[in-house]
Amino acid sequence: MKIATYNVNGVNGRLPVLLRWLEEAQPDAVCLQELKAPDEKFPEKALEDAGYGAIWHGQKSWNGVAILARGKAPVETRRGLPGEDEDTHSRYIEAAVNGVLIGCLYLPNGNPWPGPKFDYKLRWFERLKRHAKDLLDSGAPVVLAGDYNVMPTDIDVYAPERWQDDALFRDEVREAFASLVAQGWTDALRKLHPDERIYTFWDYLRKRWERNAGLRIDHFLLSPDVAKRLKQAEVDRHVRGWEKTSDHAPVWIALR
DNA sequence: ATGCCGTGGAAACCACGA
Repeated sequence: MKIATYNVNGVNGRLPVLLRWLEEAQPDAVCLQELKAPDEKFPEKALEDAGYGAIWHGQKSWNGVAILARGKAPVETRRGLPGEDEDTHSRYIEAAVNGVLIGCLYLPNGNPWPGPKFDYKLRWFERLKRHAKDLLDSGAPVVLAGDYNVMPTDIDVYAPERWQDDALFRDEVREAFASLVAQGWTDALRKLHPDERIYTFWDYLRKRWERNAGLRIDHFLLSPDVAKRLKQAEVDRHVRGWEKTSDHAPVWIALR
């Protein structure tokens, strides 16, 4: 089973790129982030024609998450994280696909630090940790995939010294990620590529793609039984080089 | 400290991203 995550940066503006990649990669399930579209503007028909059932949680202009499943409808189990009723951002959706529970998340960016956006990021992280613990305790096979907006360690950043006070790399945020993983999750890409420089995002600015000045911020966390089935974990880097492409590349895992 | 690029929405500029 192949599961992917892709921050598309605008699902309608990016539709040709998304369809081209789906056709090429043939993932069984896909987590999308940054739809930047309200529910009624989600391209349901185009994805259905491409062979994918979908559930989505949109929002005007910003955020927005979706889960796609090849040849079937994902079975939705949750939308939104518990714990903050006044949170209006569409950043979490969860569904069962082929017997795997998939949580699709778009963690807040958090910049600038310090400030209310950074505080919101930390609160969101705490809510994610509480829910993740419940999922682990349930004993279900779980994959938590998406844009975490965190580079977990120095080798996940092209120039760590320049990112110390950025909301994607502040100690508090790296510690939050580490303590989430410590619940018993496996970081799939790091598990299979312990020492490699792997990036999933390259800013449009300053020729960051051409210089391979990237960040690893899109992650797969696997529950213990799913981790035992892990056979491949890769980044579809070439997609970042396409015309009118997202600033993120698709990331995927293959399970036995 | 800011723009560099790019998206979407509203209104010919702005908020936001990472």
